[in-house]
Amino acid sequence: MAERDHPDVTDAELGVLQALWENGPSTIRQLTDHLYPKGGTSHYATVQKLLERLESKGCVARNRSSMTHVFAAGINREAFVGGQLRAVAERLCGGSIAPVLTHLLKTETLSEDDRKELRILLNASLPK
Amino acid sequence: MAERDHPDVTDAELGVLQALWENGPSTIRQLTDHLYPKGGTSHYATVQKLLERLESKGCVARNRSSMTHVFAAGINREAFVGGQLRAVAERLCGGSIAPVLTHLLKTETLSEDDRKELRILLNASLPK
DNA sequence: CTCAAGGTAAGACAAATTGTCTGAACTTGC
DNA sequence: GCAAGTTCAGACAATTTGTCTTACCTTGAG
Repeated sequence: MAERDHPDVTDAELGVLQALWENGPSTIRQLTDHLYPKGGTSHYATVQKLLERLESKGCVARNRSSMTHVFAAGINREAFVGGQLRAVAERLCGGSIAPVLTHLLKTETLSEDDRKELRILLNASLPK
Repeated sequence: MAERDHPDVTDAELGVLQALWENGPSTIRQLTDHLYPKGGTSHYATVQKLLERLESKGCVARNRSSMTHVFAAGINREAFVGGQLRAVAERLCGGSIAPVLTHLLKTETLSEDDRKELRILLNASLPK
């Protein structure tokens, strides 16, 4: 039930993940064509390596049932972003994020709609 | 007026920054004693190097007026954490921070006092 | 003045990471 | 049986990161 570890994903790996989130399960070829439109066989190998690393981090699932493997994101976008944010919070402020939220509310410019939603959220979870 | 860039800070560097946030401006010796209680001259040099790198990233200010330099955090904790969160949002979403705030409010457990303060902030900056 | 203690400056170093690429071996349909 | 497409295994340079060494400067005590 717990969130995954905080898998650190590099920029190139992130590109692959984004493509998977965007297009759904894909083969290496499809990903290569999407990420490196004019790419040759070396880019193919690059994508392959990135997928291999993503798989070992648990961020990608590989379906080996057919000869050409099909890769799918192993973590959904929301959860991933959430995990990254939590990792930052954990690392920088022993997890107590309230002061940071305060800071963000003070400095960020938010639309009225944003404010409304946040207000609702704040009130919604009023205990008892 | 703008926020600093998103200076990336490594773990060891972060340790130094935390010490500066915690104890205020310090000399290398003070930092070394705090971070490596049994440290010898090599740890001293390590801290020295970390400070040098932090300085070049703009995260630390060095006061050279006396022979033994005094270092101070060049960015306050909340601003730094905010910047890091913004960087994550920038990298993973399109940079719009509202969804990030939403997510944090949903998943983080906040005390009632925290909620009250945030509510006040949200209402305070109502335009017109 | 001399010298030792403690400071700064400069940079070497290994280990790990990251993005890229090469080559060999395997699986197909034709 | 062979050519195209695929997987597997790993090399590689560049960069980052934490650590440490060395040389040089400044200062106060004697």
